[in-house]
Amino acid sequence: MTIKDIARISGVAVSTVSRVINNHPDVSAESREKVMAVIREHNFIPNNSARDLVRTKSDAVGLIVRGSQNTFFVDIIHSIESALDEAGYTMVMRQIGSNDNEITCAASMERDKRLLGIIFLGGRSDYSPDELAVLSVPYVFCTFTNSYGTLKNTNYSSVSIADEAEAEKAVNELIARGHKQIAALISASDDHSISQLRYLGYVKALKDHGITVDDSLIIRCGTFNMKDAYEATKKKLAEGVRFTAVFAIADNMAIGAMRALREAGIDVPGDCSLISIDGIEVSEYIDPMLSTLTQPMKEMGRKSVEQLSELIGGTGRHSQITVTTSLREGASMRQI
Amino acid sequence: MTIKDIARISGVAVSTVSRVINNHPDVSAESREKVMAVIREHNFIPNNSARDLVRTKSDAVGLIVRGSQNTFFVDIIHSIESALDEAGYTMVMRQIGSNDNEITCAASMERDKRLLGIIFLGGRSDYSPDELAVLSVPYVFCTFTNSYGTLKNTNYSSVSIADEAEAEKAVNELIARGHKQIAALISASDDHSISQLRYLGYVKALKDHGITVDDSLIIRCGTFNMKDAYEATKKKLAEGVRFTAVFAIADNMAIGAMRALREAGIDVPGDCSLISIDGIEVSEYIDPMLSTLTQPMKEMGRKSVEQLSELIGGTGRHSQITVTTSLREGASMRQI
DNA sequence: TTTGTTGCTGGAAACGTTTCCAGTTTCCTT
DNA sequence: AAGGAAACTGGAAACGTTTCCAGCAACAAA
Repeated sequence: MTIKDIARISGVAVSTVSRVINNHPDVSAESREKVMAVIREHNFIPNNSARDLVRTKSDAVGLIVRGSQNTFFVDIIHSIESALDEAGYTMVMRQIGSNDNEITCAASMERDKRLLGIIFLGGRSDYSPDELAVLSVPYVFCTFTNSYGTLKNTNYSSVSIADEAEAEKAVNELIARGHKQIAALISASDDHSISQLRYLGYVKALKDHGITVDDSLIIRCGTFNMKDAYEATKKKLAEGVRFTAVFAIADNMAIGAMRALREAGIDVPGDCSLISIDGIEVSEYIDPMLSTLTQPMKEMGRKSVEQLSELIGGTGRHSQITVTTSLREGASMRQI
Repeated sequence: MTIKDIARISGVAVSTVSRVINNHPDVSAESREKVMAVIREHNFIPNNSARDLVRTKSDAVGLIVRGSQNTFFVDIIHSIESALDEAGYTMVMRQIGSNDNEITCAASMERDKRLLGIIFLGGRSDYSPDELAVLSVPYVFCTFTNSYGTLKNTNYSSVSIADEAEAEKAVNELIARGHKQIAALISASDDHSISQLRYLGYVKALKDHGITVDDSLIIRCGTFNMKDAYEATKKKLAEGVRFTAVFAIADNMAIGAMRALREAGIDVPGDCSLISIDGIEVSEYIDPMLSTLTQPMKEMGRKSVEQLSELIGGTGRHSQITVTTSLREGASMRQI
């Protein structure tokens, strides 16, 4: 069943059928009606490959996810997917491991699948303009903002929180509760990553309150995984380092740290307060309930698609959209 | 840059280039060499739309996920995705809400995206042959097995655990610890679903040990969400119902229940033991660590793809693959 | 020598759309 | 009444592949 069959059956030309399908204005109500009826009757669906071929593009948008095992991304992926679907795009998702390069992956997908655009979810955030130049379709960074060249280059789009400021906000909550020995649980990074920015927020909060930054209080782990955070915290505690509070840059990591603290006989929040950033579902169900700065995940996904859609359409300019968190008070910090 | 350009530059015919690209045997080593060099030099990638068009098929496999917010699926999705990628397929994922019909969704994707096959992840498990007949490409059920007509019809493929037997195994663990008032936390279902099968396993375990099944000990909630499980358990407790153990059909639900128990002042495992099925990462980090029957998620994803791949290739027959869980002892059950 | 086989090659028709262009009708303006 | 714009329509070329078919050379078997 092709467009030709539809044309034959409804007694019009192929081009007219095409116009009906694509909602072109230049077709009489009568023809439109007639064709639509036939289309419905045979529930005809146009062949996408042929459309893509002649339009020299597809309706596919790539979603490149780094570290989707982090449940923080699950909600975002979901909202991106439904937003794309609503806008008539097809989502092609690719998860990449720590050894892969997302730009290379994106570039190959872009050509291979003839992508219209790309959304990067949870990426490296230190892409140089040269690196990005290999991409010829619009892209949007979601959950992070590119900070190559210390933010001077703003020729890209993103949706994220203000990492440094939000981290500062979190640490200020701890300081407000009288904490001075505050550990920071961050993921290893020599680049300008989310981790680095949140670390800077941590440093800023301490400095602003006259607390000296003690490098031994920095707990570094390889990834955002619970396991890594657990092990790094455990190791730090085994070294005899002590603190009265922990700021974790992600809920996932906070949950890992909590287990390490528990196993070391350190009570949360009795002996040690804990705060983090993200607001994943499970953080509301564990004991003690995690105090966290929740990110508006649905909104972030939706806005990423909106932005990408505008870039694809040619309308709209690059912009770095910043969304804000809200503090969800759990019970992992001691009372003021 | 098209196949024609490559042909022109390397001084051969278009068809020869095509044969080189597709590894056809009928091409001399010399020509092959020459063409490959040109392809590499211009790093040419064939246009997928055109290939799909002429071959009247694509390389896309659909993944239809019901309830991906359940983190149990995250690992499976990941393994499905990498397995598909390795096998040269493109994954097109669609998440559906509780009001959508996955078959309808699959059918429209199948035609729209020209899918080669479909993997259903976490579905309804009571599809009738008539319903399934609208699909014209092979499909595999992952994490569940179709139980329409009480398992008589085996004309489909699946990868799952033996729900009833595994549930029985879980409940037996509780019985072995001397529990008699055992609640079951299941999701609402009037169909032959995972929930129903696991419920039957629960019933069987009780009956086999001479324990009467008390319907008031069944906690029903709408979905597999933590929130629903939390609220359903809370409600049950508020009604004054008491029990010394809970069997939850999913980790997610167990975590929700744990919070309800905690808030009611019921200690786990002191006053109430808890066991569930799944083995999601976070269940290992909460306090008390959840005792659970872990499903081999990586394996399940990989096997689903393997199976689908064989069905697509025309080799291999339908089969219902059953994988087994292993007990991960946490601390949510009292000691023997 | 003929005949057949094998190995390779090029030409060209398809695949199912979109879109440009030219044409026809209708209807409005002068 | 003539002219032209506007509304609609059909024909056909194009998109970039794959694949069928025919052809050619070389070489073996009769």
